Amino acid sequence: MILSTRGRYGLKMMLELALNYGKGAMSLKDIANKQSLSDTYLEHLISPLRKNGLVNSTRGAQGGYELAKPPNEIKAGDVIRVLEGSLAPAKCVLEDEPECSNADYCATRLLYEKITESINNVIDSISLQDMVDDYYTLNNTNVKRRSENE
Amino acid sequence: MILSTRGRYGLKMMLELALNYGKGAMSLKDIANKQSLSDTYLEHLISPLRKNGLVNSTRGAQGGYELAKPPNEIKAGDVIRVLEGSLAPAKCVLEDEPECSNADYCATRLLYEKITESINNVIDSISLQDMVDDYYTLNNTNVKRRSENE
DNA sequence: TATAAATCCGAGTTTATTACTAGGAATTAA
DNA sequence: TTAATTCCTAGTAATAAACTCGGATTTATA
Repeated sequence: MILSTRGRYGLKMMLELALNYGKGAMSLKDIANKQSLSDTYLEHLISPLRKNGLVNSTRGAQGGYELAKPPNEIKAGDVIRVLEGSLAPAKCVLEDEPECSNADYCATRLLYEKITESINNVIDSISLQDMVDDYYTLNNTNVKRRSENE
Repeated sequence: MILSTRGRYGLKMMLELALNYGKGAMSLKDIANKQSLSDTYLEHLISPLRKNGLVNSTRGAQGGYELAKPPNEIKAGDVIRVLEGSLAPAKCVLEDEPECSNADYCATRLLYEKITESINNVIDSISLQDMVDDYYTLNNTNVKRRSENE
């Protein structure tokens, strides 16, 4: 039950945009290069993010993308849900899905509901800003550790 | 990020076996019929469950399967992990997976680790016995509700 | 105003995974 | 001995994931 590249690449893109927040638009090509991903593929991912109000775009030369809101106002869950849909482990838990005929009798569904809830708790509690902070923490720690070894 | 049929059908099978616990072996055909699933497909799922010590089999006529342990000693997580592998949302979190080259710098990985942990907490806290109890609760509630309406 | 750098859009392709089916050997109760 | 069952492996069909490609549109800038 692995997150598809949509969610994973999408999070990487958004992290990149968060790191660049306040510094103007960033082109898809730049994002793709930094993350070693295909820019033609990323197009398909950034489009829904834009349509859902998470990023703004500027067309034309020197154009690009930037976060539509400050990084602390965008949760990992916002990104994931746009690109992957809900992370529920079974269709019967999804809101828009018609209940399966034996919903009342289905004890596995209770399990799926609990899993869904716990996943949502995590992804809605972590913002892009948190990830940026983690990024710098990891980076600094690593740099320090490396120089200590030398 | 939906659980595949392996995990979902597997849980249904194990719930069926848990409901039948202590009443002798149950044939795959019976399980499949009760759950309206293909018995030839379920063969592929029960085989690893047996090899991992979750069910015992009796071959030959009148044979079948039964839980290898009481339902309260088998967690949903045991079943899911045998059939789906770990529920981690990205490969980099798996134990046996080599770390990705930028593990130290990767802020998305921290997110995946938290998701994994929260899923594991849920699936390892719910036993087949809990699901059996839920099954009867749902069933009774529903029967009562139905008769009240009539 | 021409050009190049971008976003935007949809159709198509390739690859991988999922979800099975089929056939037959081995086992065992009746 | 027969019928019911597990066990095993190979194959196939269907679906989804992961992209590529071509071209239209927009816009800064030389």
